[in-house]
Amino acid sequence: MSVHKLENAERRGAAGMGEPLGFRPLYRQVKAVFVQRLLDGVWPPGTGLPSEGQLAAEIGVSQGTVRKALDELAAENLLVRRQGRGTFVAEHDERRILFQFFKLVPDDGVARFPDSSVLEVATAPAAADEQAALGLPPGDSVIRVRRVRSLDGAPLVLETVSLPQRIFAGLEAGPVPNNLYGLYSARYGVTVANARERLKAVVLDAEQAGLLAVATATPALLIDRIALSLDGSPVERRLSLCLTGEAHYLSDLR
Amino acid sequence: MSVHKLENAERRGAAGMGEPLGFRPLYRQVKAVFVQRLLDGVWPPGTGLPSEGQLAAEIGVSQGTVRKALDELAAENLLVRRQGRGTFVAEHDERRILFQFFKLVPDDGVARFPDSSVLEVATAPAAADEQAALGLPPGDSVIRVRRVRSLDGAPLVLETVSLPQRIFAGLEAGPVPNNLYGLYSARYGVTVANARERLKAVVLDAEQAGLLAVATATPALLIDRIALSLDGSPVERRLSLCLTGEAHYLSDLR
DNA sequence: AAGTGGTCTAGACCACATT
DNA sequence: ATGTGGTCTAGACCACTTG
Repeated sequence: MSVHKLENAERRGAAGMGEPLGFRPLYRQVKAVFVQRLLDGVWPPGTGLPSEGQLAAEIGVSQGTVRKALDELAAENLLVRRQGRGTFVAEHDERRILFQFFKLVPDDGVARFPDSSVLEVATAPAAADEQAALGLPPGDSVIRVRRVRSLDGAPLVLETVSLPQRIFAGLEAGPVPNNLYGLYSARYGVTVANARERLKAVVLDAEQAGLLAVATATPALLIDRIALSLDGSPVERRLSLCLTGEAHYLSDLR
Repeated sequence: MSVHKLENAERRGAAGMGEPLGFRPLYRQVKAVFVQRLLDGVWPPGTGLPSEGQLAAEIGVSQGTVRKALDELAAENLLVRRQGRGTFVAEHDERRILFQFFKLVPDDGVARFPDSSVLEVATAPAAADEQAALGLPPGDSVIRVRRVRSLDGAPLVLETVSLPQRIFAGLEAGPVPNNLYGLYSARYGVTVANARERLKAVVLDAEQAGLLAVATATPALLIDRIALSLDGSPVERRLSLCLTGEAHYLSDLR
């Protein structure tokens, strides 16, 4: 059962052969074991993990090695560690989304979770750009959600979400909650781990401007987001048109 | 000389008094010592640091504690660690800037360092927004550099850099290199450690459009960057108007 | 061969939260 | 008082680079 034995074998083999890049440290293999448990739903969001000592004994490595694996997962926002309490699986609550995924901030205030008003939910064959973004085979369908998100009643973002129907079958039937990532997690067991955003400046056409209650040709920030699952596969494509008259996109370069 | 003694004293004092948040781990104090050496120019960019063992012996802590301090500094891109070679002070070469500070990438390619054509260098009293951004006292002056940056001969960014004259005195006299952060470091001993960018979508006025060789009212990405020094104080304000017709701003959400 | 950072272990003790 | 994560130490060994 212990990963330890596998590891030592792996290491000895690599050392004997001298393959230049065939080395994976023990704590990364332990980390992979933990990621697999997250993927398999063994530790669903909100769960408290066993203590470091228990995990170390179970797997057959030292507590320090378990610690290093858990530390990396916490750095990736997949786990939350709290001194004195324990280690927990991160949830997609509003706090986390605001911190990790929502970069649009009012100029004068602090980030808040916007309201959502759904315009349309539909299923259709994936367009070329959706196929490419989501890595779909030709012919696959997507579920599209179009909605306007507002802050204090003022429209701020016009959003089009594209989802692989293969993964999210049935989503188009029910109501669409404000917090989509929470739904992916709770109903489909899909954890959004990180995302890549591409930003451009555009001007709104008549229809878009109408939905956002501004003049045609108003400039807007176009965000093309691809959200990636725990295993690195794309699970959502989201196009957002954001009004930046009284808000901005915040990017911290470290 | 050893920090160790100071530390233990600090720890005992805190334990005795029971101040709730008065605890600073040893490795953070060691880290602060290293940051101070970077600030003081004891270890200029490119320098190779003494080995972990030497540093541990000098300061009077264990090698593991030194290691944890160095690891944090490497994670902040202030140091570069290379197995078998040593630990080095990070330099502001084009590779680092491209990786850490330059987020505008061509839609079809990979990020490249753009050419630069200076329009104007001038000194003037700081405007209200510059005062606020740079934390300047009223009456202080700034040096302004205005330039167009191009990729393959095509204008891409119209940039206005504002610098505290107090820090960068004399900069307006000499030539302005393409890589400004390298100049700050080499000539003024100022290390840009990180930055905060605020993005908005705007449309270009006639003058801006002319300088970028596009039509008036073309949409552009406005980036308002404040660059922070090692000690967290603002040292540069940079406004960039970016054409996003064939390029985009890349933001990775992790 | 020697020197560097990287990994792994084992054990002691500290800070924090809960019971 | 107990259990958790967080820090610190000491030592062994591994992987990588350079002479």
